[in-house]
Amino acid sequence: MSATPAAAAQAAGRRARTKRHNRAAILDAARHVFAESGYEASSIRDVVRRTELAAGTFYNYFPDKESVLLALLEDRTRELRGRLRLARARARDFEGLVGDAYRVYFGFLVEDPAMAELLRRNSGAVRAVAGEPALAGGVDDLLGDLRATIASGEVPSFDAEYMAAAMAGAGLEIGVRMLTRRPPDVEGAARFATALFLGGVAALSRPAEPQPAASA
Amino acid sequence: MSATPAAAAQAAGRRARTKRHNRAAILDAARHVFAESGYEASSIRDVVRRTELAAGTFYNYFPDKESVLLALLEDRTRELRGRLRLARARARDFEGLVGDAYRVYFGFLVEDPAMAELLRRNSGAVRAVAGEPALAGGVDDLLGDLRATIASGEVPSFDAEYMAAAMAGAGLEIGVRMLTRRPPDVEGAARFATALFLGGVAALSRPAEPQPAASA
DNA sequence: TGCGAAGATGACGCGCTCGTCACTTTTCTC
DNA sequence: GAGAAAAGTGACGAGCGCGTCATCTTCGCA
Repeated sequence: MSATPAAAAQAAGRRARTKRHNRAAILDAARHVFAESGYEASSIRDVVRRTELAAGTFYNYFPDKESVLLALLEDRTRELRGRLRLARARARDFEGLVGDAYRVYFGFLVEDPAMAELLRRNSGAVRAVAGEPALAGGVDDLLGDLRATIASGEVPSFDAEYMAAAMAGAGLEIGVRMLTRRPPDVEGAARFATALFLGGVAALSRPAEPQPAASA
Repeated sequence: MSATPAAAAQAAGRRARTKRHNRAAILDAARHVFAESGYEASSIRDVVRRTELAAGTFYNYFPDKESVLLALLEDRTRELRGRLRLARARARDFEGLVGDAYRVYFGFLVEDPAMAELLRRNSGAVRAVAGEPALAGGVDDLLGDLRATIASGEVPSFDAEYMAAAMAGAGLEIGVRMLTRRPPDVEGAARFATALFLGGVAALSRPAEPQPAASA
């Protein structure tokens, strides 16, 4: 009975299975520890202690703490970026693009609050380790979309870099506030952010009023 | 000649003068160390080493590392909040309010890039130590202003908490991008942010969709 | 069933920071 | 100028995390 194909397939490579399991256990422990105590304040030992493993075993999987954070971000943001890509492909216009992106992003935060907390608490470390892109899970993609949208003529020109920064920064903060509300209202937060930035884009394209004071 | 009133006043209390000087030296060193290496990764020793002082002397001025960060934030944000208050009092309408606030804020970042870097790198630690308010130097004031403006009827209702979060988050990120440009264009960044949010407010008040009711 | 290899274990030595404290130097007061 | 108080100094012991490594356990395979 130990030889059914399914059991064989699952058991196949007990070594490999344990390896996968241990790696996942370390990542899971790290996610919670980093979220609770902060990345910098957490030691490798803190992570290992949340695990059935011994200290030395950690080094069979990761060379240092930074690698764990990096792997964590890669694992978790791969799906987020995938979903964002999907939403982007589906969007028919700029409004749909922005709205779906925020919906996906806020939904992701609600699904994995530990990850959200980790991002919030350790945005500095995340930036340092992964560079800007990973922070909100695809700010660079966003910037590309904005530039493409401008180039297509659907929307008049504006400073795409500032806009991407504003959308990412506002998204992060709005997301934090959203998570404190019971229940977290993904749709409401997404609508708020979308209306805000669509209106903002419209206003920025309406150059109109020369500013009074200033240098001129 | 050692007895002119000015000289006397300045020299008066050599003890007190050294005390002020040492405290300032510690704070200045901490500002740079925290900005360069990150708050969590920096040790008290790292700060002291940037100083002419001995390790033990530190404890005559601050009980621990956290107190230094707190004092640093208080010292530096006192003036920022003062300036923001001034701008707020001067502003005749909502547009002026938002615009001046961003001008003051971005100007502050340009004046003290080390502080800006510190805020950027250690926003998590700053939040933990000082709570939300100090992050952008008065987000709570901003929230109060938004609520007051809504109450005055100058602007239709919107979710003030989300709006304050969005303005703060976007401001932080736009500020970061602004500092990377040569030369940093305070006025341009302020105009961008102002137009963005004025347009956003207008769009949010022009709701096709029902807004989630803000509870009073 | 038994052997060789992959992997797990946890104690060890090192380096670093912490907060303290006995001692020295500087400043204030009379 | 002398004595006292205040402030500065840096060495010290305790504690902790790091990465390693000799040893033991488990797995894979014949």
